[in-house]
Amino acid sequence: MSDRNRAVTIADVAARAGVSQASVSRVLNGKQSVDPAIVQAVQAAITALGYTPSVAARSLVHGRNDTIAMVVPDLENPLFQGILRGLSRAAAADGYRVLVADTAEQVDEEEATALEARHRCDAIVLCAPRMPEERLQRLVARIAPVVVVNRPLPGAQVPIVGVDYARGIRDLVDHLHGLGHRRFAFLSGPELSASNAERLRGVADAVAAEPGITIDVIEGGSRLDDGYEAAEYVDAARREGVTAVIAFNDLVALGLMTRLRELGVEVPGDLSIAGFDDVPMARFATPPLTSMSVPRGEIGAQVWTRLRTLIAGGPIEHTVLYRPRLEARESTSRV
Amino acid sequence: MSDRNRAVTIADVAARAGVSQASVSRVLNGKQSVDPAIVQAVQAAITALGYTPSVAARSLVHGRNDTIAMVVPDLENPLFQGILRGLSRAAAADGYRVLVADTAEQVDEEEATALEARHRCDAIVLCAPRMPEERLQRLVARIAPVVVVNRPLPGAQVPIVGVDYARGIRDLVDHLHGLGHRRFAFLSGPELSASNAERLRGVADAVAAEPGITIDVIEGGSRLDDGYEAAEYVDAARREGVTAVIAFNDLVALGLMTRLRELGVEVPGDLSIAGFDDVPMARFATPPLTSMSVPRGEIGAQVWTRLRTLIAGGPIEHTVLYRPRLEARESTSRV
DNA sequence: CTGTTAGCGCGTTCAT
DNA sequence: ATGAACGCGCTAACAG
Repeated sequence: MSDRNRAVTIADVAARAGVSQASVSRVLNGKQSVDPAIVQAVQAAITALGYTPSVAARSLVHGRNDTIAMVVPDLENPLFQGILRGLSRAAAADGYRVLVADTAEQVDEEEATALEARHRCDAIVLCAPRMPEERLQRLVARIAPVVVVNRPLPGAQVPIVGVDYARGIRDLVDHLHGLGHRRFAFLSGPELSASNAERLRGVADAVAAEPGITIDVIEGGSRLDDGYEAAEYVDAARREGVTAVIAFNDLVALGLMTRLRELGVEVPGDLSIAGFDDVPMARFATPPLTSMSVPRGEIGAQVWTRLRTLIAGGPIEHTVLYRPRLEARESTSRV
Repeated sequence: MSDRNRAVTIADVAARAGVSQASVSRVLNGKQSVDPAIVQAVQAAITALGYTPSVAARSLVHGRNDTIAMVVPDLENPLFQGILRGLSRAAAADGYRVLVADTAEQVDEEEATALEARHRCDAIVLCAPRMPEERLQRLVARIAPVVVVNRPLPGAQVPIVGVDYARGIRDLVDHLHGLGHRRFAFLSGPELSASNAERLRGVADAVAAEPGITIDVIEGGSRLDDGYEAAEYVDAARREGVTAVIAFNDLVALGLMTRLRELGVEVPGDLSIAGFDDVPMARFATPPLTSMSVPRGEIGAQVWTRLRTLIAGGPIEHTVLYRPRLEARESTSRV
């Protein structure tokens, strides 16, 4: 790091300004008060020499980096992308940088990756939707300060920022119920994913709360292809009376709609479809896709707020879950 | 960084193993030859104490970080996301981490951001599609080792990895020409974007090479909305005889198709439409969108290869441009 | 208010 | 083959 050619150090500045390194350091950090004349001389020397403090040396002395790491299973996921973006910008505003640690879906390497990242950075943002609770529990204890994203962790000593998927699903079901739907299908996501489990909880809650409804669960996935490939099963369910489908997310819903169109199933005429996440494309689908909007960027910013508190030695703040907002569009209609 | 509680240092290991710090260091780095007995003792002490070398101290001594930074104008862009992903994985395989520096579209801050990033990292991957050539030229010289992504820089002393947009556009025009189209419209991207300029060059080349064709340029943008909003202009062009539209990228094309459908314009019946980038959604559009595929992940990996060479003191390798591959789908048809 | 001194944790001579 | 000592660049504690 630093410059190619021999770096100019604080000693050079001190020499040129005719003062001690300590004085230079003081001017640099604005600690204590320094004689205006010295400040002048030092600043002159600094600009003359083009001096920049060594990050490494500072890190060694302070035991911190002003860098945090975001550990993520797949950078391709729009949710994580949005969070990373919001996090990166919020942290930057406080002078912190963000390192990305993509574990490439290797659940077994998440711990090692997180530990390694923690060793290089001051704190961790952990996205590990598939890690078993116990392992996560232990890991979190080892890498604190840390904020966990988008998954519950009962009794954990760690701030959690996420989305209230259960609530979102319930709100969505309510919406569809209001449109007259009674028989639903839920196209589920990755089996071990925590957010999928939360959605399923929402499904169960909805069924319990609204006696007149049924919700079939059909295996789906998280990507466009998964929705596309599930279409036949969905169509079969439709023939058996299902009138509305809730997909794990928008990508799945969009893939599903594509295949249904090929199969000649009209949306929403023959079947209402809703997604989750409200990705930009949802508005532009044909028909525009009803979805539950999730504030990705804001989640990232909120994660930073929590982490900053922790870094500053503050308390573990309460879990915060964002309630998804219904974006009712034309893919769902009165039955 | 490092652990919350007082870190265990190399001195602790040395003490417990009953040897000198130097020996521990040797064992750690596998330099020179060490007495097998000592190796044993040291390794035992290391695992017993759970010792991990301090990244900061190493950085200070070596003058490097094993970290590179990717400076990017907007993390929302699918192209940069894909490159980041490929880069991150390739670099990780060599023990390097990637820091993201999102400049949030602030062209004026790109230089400062890049310099700051370079100060913290061993090298830079620079995505600055809108920075004027001269400024980029100077910047590149100051932050080397650096690889520039996705834009030309004539005579620059820097490796460049990118996409041959001009060639891609030409191939696309050829394809459409083969389908019988003669009058085209190009929905252009961000005015100052280098890749847009390259595409325009492709447009000009195509017109020069194929005497019988015309290509109108219509102002567009880079996002779904931009395509949506340009639809009226596109439709007007259609009424004047344009039969095929090439959009700056797939997002624009998809937004355009959505609005055209609302306007009652049939694709490809009334108008053929093609995009660029081949985002996942392209295949799932209605009709499936013809596009030019770009190997995002591979570009990221290639960037790392170039950068690794540079870091190792190697030469500035030649520019490499990927030729987009035509993915002909149903949104374009014989006229 | 300022300079001197002593580490931060590690790699690396230089003797032994 | 091994250990002692120094230095990487900087900040914090202590005198003056």
